[in-house]
Amino acid sequence: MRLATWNVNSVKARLPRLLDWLADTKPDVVCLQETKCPDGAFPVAEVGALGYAVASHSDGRWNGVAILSRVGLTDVTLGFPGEPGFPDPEARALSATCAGLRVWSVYVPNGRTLDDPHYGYKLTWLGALRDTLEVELTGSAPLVVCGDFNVAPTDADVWDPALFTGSTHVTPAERAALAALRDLGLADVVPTPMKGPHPFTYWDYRAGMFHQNKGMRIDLVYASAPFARVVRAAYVDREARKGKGPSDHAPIVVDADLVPAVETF
DNA sequence: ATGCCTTATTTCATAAGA
Repeated sequence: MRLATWNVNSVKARLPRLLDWLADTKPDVVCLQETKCPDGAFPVAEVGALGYAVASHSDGRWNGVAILSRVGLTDVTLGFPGEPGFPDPEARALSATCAGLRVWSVYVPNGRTLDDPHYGYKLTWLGALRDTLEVELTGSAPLVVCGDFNVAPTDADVWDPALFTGSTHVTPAERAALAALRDLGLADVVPTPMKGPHPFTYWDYRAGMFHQNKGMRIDLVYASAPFARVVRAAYVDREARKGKGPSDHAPIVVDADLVPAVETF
């Protein structure tokens, strides 16, 4: 199975690139974040023409998550029980079963600044996600949580740790929230960078950050043991960050020796 | 060269991103 996750920063604005990328990369399952796509406007027919079924969860202007699959897409759940809101729940989590794998696509709140209520929301949201995953992980099915976590797990995951002092994405509390997910038995599937020493997945659009490789690793793949043990390789597709009209995030592609339990189509 | 911000909408300005 080839699994991928990508914060596309608007599925509408990215559609031509997304379709080309799907045709070239041929993932079986794709988790998307920041689809920014109002209900009913998701390009279902366009990705369907490439063989993908779609589950999407949107709230209009911002946020939005989706899962594309060409190996089955069942038991779709929007959000999760007890999901915090700001003030109302947003479209930040979506789960489905694809070829026997329980797949989560998540877009963790940004947090904005340490003194902003959004930061507390971010921590509460991650805690609530942990509680829901704890319940799901009592099952025996392999599980993977993919998405834009908006947290750099270590100082090596930001291009200049000193510049992030006093900022979100790197605080002990945010990193502890990630550790609490790993403590459930989820393994961080660290992708190969393809270029340079750091597997960054995000580079700001401004000031030529990508071209100087001043990035962050904030998109993550957290795999339960039954999935982690069959992962063969993972890489950051930084080619997708190049050229005209890219997302500010690059996809992560994971290849695993997971035999689909259902027919492919 | 990969090349110096982009997206959405209550659009010609603002909010959000991280």
